[in-house]
Amino acid sequence: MKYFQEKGDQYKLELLEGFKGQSITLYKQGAFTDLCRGTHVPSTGFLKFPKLLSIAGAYWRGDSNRQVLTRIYGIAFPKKQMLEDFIKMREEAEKRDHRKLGKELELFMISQTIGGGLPVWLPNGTLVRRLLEEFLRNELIKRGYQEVITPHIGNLNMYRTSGHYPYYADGMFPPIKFTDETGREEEYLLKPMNCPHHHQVYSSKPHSYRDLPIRLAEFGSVYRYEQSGELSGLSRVRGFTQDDAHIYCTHEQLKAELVNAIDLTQLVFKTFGMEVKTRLSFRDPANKEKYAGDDAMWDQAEREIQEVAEEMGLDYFIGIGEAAFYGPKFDFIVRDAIGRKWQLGTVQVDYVMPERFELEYVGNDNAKHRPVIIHRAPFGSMERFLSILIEHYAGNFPFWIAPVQVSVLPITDDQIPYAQELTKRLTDLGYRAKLDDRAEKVNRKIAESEQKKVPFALVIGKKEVESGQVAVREHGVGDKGAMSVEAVLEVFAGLKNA
RNA sequence: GCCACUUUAGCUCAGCGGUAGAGCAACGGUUUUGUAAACCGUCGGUCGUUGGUUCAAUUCCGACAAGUGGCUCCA
Repeated sequence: MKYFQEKGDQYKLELLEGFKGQSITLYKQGAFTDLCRGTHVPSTGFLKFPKLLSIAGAYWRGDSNRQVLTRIYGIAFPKKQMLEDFIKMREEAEKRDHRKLGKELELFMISQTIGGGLPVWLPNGTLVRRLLEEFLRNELIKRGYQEVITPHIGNLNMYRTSGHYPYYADGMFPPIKFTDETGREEEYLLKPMNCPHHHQVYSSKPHSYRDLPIRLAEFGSVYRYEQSGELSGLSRVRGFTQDDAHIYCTHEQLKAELVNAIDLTQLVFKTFGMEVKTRLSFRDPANKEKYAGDDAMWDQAEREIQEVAEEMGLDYFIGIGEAAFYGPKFDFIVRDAIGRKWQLGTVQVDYVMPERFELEYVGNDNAKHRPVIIHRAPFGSMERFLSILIEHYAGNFPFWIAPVQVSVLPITDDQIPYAQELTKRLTDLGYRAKLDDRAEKVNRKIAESEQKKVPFALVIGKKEVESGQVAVREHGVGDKGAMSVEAVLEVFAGLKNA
């Protein structure tokens, strides 16, 4: 301790205060001696090929009320080739950045005139989104969900009842206050989540145990005031749409419903081939004031979640302090192109809101009972899901969700009528085909089709018109030669659904 | 919100104490073309905003805004 006093290192001294009575380790490198739990490399000589990556401010001991230290990030490899590979990998990752590809492929935009963190879905992005919604909606129908639509604002008192307002006022846009024509003051909140609205749907009529489970789904747009420094492309925004649903069930049904909800989430990740980590998000018992509900409720809910995880054979880890204030949850976490982790899907158990909103059902004992609520969103947010999807595919969307699926490219004006006829035929069959009838060289048309990452280009020249064929070029593969139109349609039919 | 950096044409980017330049795109022509970008011409910018220093600021300094990388937060 004396050593660090002489050095005037207040930070290490503070750490030492906390370590009183414990053994500590010091590492030495030349004239530099560091207090660290370890492990350090024995000597900087082991760092053969270093590169400094970035510099950033970081709060001392992770506390935003304390001073900011400058943190320098760097990496070192034992071999030069490994460093070069690493740099190359990073460059490749940057090419996948959804903000870059989102612009190039005209999927979305963010306009400062509209507002930061408020993404606009351009026609191409909207197409992808609608296809994702359609995919999920089909599953919801199979799984007994009912869709609802609720307003974008709600009375502030509803959020006082739910407890969201006291907990998250900082993370919401400030209330809309006004006095109506009778002189009564009202306060509304731009909705930061859909839950309380759905609870109102549930309690709009009495329920029998025979009705349960009731599964209410909505692609619900919500607005949250994220800190300005947190905004990032489509990953972290102030306005987004959750593929939300709330399942109201009896306690006996809880586990089966959790399994169903997790199964749906896994279907989503499997469909898109995404690698996902499952986190069981539990409360931090040392911080009980951050959570609603009593110990017995939390212990039970966490136990149930873990049992389901075990029974389903999920490969999971536990995140202490990651729970919602009303209950523990399963969170499904994926990485973006540069390795940052984002939560996409979530499945949450909630015993608190049924109490707060006095939700009821009549059991077979003719007595009133509280249902349990499962909150779940397999995509999480459509915006964030798209950001991951773009980076996952590097913009090369599979056929079924590609905004444009087929480019039809006549070589000269003579082939335009044939090309128009083919385009119409494809469009009539429900394919998203685009005719490029400009007076450009076919090389140019192909280049642009490839840059837009259109899965197929159908080149039509004199030969194809004469033989009633098309020359097929597959994105990322190349020229596949001439095929009959029928054969092409067969290929497309095979790719139509997922 | 905090720390650092960045902000020049629709896009990607040069440049600089003496009021700006390229490629692509757009537009007008010419070209009718066989698997990744034909040719010629035209248009296009109060150099993020706002103060200051200076004879003179897009350039230097400050503030603000937005973006980027982190931190904190994330129902």
